[in-house]
Amino acid sequence: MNNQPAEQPHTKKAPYRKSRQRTALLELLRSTKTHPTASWLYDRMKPVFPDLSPGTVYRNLTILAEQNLVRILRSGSTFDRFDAETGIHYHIVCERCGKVEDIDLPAGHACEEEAQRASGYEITSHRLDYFGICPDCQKPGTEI
Amino acid sequence: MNNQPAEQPHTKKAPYRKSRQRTALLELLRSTKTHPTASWLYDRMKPVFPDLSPGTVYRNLTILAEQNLVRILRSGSTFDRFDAETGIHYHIVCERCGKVEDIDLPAGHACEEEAQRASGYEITSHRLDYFGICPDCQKPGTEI
DNA sequence: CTGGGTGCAAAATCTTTGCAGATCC
DNA sequence: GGATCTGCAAAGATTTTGCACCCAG
Repeated sequence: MNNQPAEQPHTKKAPYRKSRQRTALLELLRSTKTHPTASWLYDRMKPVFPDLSPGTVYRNLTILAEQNLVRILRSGSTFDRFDAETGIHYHIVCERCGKVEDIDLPAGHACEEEAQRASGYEITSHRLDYFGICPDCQKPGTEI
Repeated sequence: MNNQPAEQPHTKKAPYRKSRQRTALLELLRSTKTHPTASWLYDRMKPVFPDLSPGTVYRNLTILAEQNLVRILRSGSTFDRFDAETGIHYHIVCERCGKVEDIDLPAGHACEEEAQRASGYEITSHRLDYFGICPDCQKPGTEI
């Protein structure tokens, strides 16, 4: 009668299996610093897995996020971007071309304490995004 | 032969007219601090404007955003939230119930200079979101 | 074997758009 | 009047899900 450890209070789900698709997806995501969209990932994987479906990409991105191997970004677009760098770091978004880059600024969890005091929340993370025009888009002749 | 001032270089579009719907929308948004979703706004306006359509809500939110009277937030959900407080301030998102609140922390544009130096971007704004569990959701018995 | 993973296709969500008519200036 | 705004409805874009088969452990 349910002698198993049932479920660790905080570990909702664990028995992830391995799959070539998910492995490839994570590798692909780790190989780039461009914070790709789901469809970019899909397009790049499709030649390798001709039968790949978008559903699989999304399901695996969700799983990787649950495993904290991937972070989901929503930086102003109507669609998601994904990041395999899960350490704390900040982003800068170009408002003209939509590019999302890492920004080289000191980042840490220190500020979360103050936020915790100010809000009463039990804070788990934070994120900081800058918005502006990237050097490429600043060049004349690049207007929309 | 096009003698008019044509278009001010940076003013894409101007001749906004007035409409009862848009006025009501902005008032509604200003009357709350909950950073509502489009559908929440729609539901609240529907009784007053029985023929209201979602398209009108979205079109007006877009226009208000162009006028800088409203800010569009995308804080972790797949859908947008809207904020009529356009001055700089930061948010805190409850990861359990999805609520988005303002957080009372010093905020300013000072840090943008450093980001500008670090990135080469021409920075226009930034945003800082904290994520955690709100006091309500911390209460026992509130688990999902 | 068994349950997670995949492909396929349909559905669900949220948002945008074309069009004809009402409205503001 | 003429352009903007609205309602309606259809289309878009992105993401999720049900189902049957496949594959890892």
